[in-house]
Amino acid sequence: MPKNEYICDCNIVHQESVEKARSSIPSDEKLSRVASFHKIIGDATRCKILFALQGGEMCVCDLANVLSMTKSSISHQLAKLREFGAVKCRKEGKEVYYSLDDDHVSAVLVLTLTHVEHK
Amino acid sequence: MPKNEYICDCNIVHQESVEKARSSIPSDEKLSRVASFHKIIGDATRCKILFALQGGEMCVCDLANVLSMTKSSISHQLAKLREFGAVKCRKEGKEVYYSLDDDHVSAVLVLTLTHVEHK
DNA sequence: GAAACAGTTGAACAAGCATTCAACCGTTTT
DNA sequence: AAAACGGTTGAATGCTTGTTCAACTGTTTC
Repeated sequence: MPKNEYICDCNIVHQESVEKARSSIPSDEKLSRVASFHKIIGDATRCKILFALQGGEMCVCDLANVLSMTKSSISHQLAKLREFGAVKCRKEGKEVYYSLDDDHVSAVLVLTLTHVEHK
Repeated sequence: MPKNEYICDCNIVHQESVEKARSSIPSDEKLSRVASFHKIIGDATRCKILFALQGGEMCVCDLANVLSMTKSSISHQLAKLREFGAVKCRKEGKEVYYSLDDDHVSAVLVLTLTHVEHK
């Protein structure tokens, strides 16, 4: 019976599949970045913002109107999207214009939409 | 000045971009499904499970060993993945074998991984 | 310069969620 | 039949997180 050097509450049933899985799983750091990528899209409000911005840059007030939400709420989510690198912003007078920064995010978003539509 | 029939705490700045955005944003139902899709992947534990299952079906104990977690914790996450349709399961004696059910999920997962690696 | 407006920020609150714990079910083994 | 094992389940716990609220900054306008 193989020694189990990992913390869990049961024995290994199939040694080979465990070893195979262990070697094929990405490093914790890569895995965490993959999860973060999807986490940032995994919210209806942020999804909506990203779809809205695909038509071009928008200011916070316009986004608030489109989403029927407060400026504050939108601003908080935009900060998260910016921190992640999904959007960038540009100041002009009183307004701040946000636009998409990560092509990959919006590409995956569109891909998922078409998948959802054909089901 | 355009009437603002939506609930928010500010005026519309650019009427055209607001209308454009409104018409291009998917329906709430589609949007919620897109968000849900990413939400289910947007967790390190579930990500790890899905990557592990790409090598083939695995039972709960083996998954618990690979992830160094308890059976219970893994089982809870598997239930969510199953509810979403990402994995399916098969009973054989005492063991329950889980495997990937949604090709699109794992395809997007691999796509995201390669994106994360080339950065 | 004061009022009005666009936007940000931090604290507070509530809702959601991942893990733990203990009890439980079904199957196999002895 | 009882013990052992794989797995599930529900309640409880604590952490995370989205929204609200109020106060604030900076810019424009009157």
